[in-house]
Amino acid sequence: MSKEISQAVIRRMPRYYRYLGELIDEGVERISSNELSARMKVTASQIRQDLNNFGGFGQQGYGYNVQYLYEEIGKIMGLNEQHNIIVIGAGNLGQAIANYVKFEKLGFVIIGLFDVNPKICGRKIRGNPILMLDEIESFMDGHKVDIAALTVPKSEADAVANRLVKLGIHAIWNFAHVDLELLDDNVVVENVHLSDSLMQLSYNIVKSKNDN
Amino acid sequence: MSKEISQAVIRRMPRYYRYLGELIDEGVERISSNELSARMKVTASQIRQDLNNFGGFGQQGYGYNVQYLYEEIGKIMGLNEQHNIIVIGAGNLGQAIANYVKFEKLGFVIIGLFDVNPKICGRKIRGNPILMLDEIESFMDGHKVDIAALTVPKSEADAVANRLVKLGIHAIWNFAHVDLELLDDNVVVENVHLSDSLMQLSYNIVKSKNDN
DNA sequence: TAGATTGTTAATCGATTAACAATC
DNA sequence: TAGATTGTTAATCGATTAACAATC
Repeated sequence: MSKEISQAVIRRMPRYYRYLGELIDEGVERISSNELSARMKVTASQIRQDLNNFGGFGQQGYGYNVQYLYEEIGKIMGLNEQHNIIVIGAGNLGQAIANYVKFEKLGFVIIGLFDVNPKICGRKIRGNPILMLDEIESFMDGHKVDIAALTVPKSEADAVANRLVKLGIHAIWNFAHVDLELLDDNVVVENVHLSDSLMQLSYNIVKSKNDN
Repeated sequence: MSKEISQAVIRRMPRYYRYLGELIDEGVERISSNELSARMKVTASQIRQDLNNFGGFGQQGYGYNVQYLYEEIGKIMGLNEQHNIIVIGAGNLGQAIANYVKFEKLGFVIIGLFDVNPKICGRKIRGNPILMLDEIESFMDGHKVDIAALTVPKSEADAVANRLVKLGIHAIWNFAHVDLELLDDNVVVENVHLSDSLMQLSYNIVKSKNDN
């Protein structure tokens, strides 16, 4: 068991990665925690603490090499390997995910889409035909699948998710608005609850009105 | 200025709301913080503390009335009023958002979609025709818009967002993978960074492999 | 070498959990 | 009334910030 790093830190890593990517694009070679702190509007102390959870990537008197730090964070987040994704539920959201080119640049490749609706079966999304969900078992036979993106109605989510788990899926990117109840709790789940996000926005709207 | 409630609490409220909705569907009339704690896998203490940020909704010896608490949380989150949304960028993701019926049940109503692509202009999404982005100024004249959902490429995000802010938009649901730099910092922004979410998932996959 | 900036320890702050008196 | 369970205060835990010695 590797030393536990808090999810608060993990949540910040992608943001560091993004800013470092921008710095590379700008041709910046090195940056101090202080300069980065000014850009990102977090404390320099937090940046140094966060990074030192994973190792010493900087150099006293110099700062951090942008390219090197970018690559190291990429490795930490697992971007050095390709992750194959299947999308379960090829409605609007599923298709949107499958169409999003950005993910592929990060090493996340969509290799299959599945749906129960025969009407959209066969339609191609960026080269991938939508398959019938019942083909999933045979599909899993011939393919390495790392992540299942779940964009099915909440009523179906548990059943479909557990069907996938039985087929050996170990990671679920869950867009259904439920907390999945899985048979195996070694499965990694990352939730994207859009209605929750919208409600938070709504709360902050009400608050900002009251504050003024 | 109303007493500040931490975003950690706000982030949990939609989840309470969801569980209470499920309890209503199950016909449960009252629930104690202890029972709810077992269902939601959080401490009863946290539930009571969280709720008491907003007021005393329970009753000693009884617990919480499910229906009442559900409605009160709804009000806290601003769901007692309708929120009109426009979607800026009518690509796959924008269309997915506009098609998502669930939002409407929570009081979030899509009243317009905009894009710069003339090819999709006029196409209807659940009754709303996609309009050209240049029609936004005249549209804002005749409509009350509470939230702009921003699903444009990151390169366009700042410019488009500030154009909206100038037109009086006070809340942005930002799907572009940037931290928006807005001219007015009274604008409320809620970010949905899907690549960040995917990277977190990826990190946890790597970790779970190392742990076993 | 002198200056800069990290890595890391210590101090502070905030959030979570525990405990219990108030009260339905 | 007795039992249950809240609302709230106090204790603990964890995360953030500050400080500074180590070192490039």
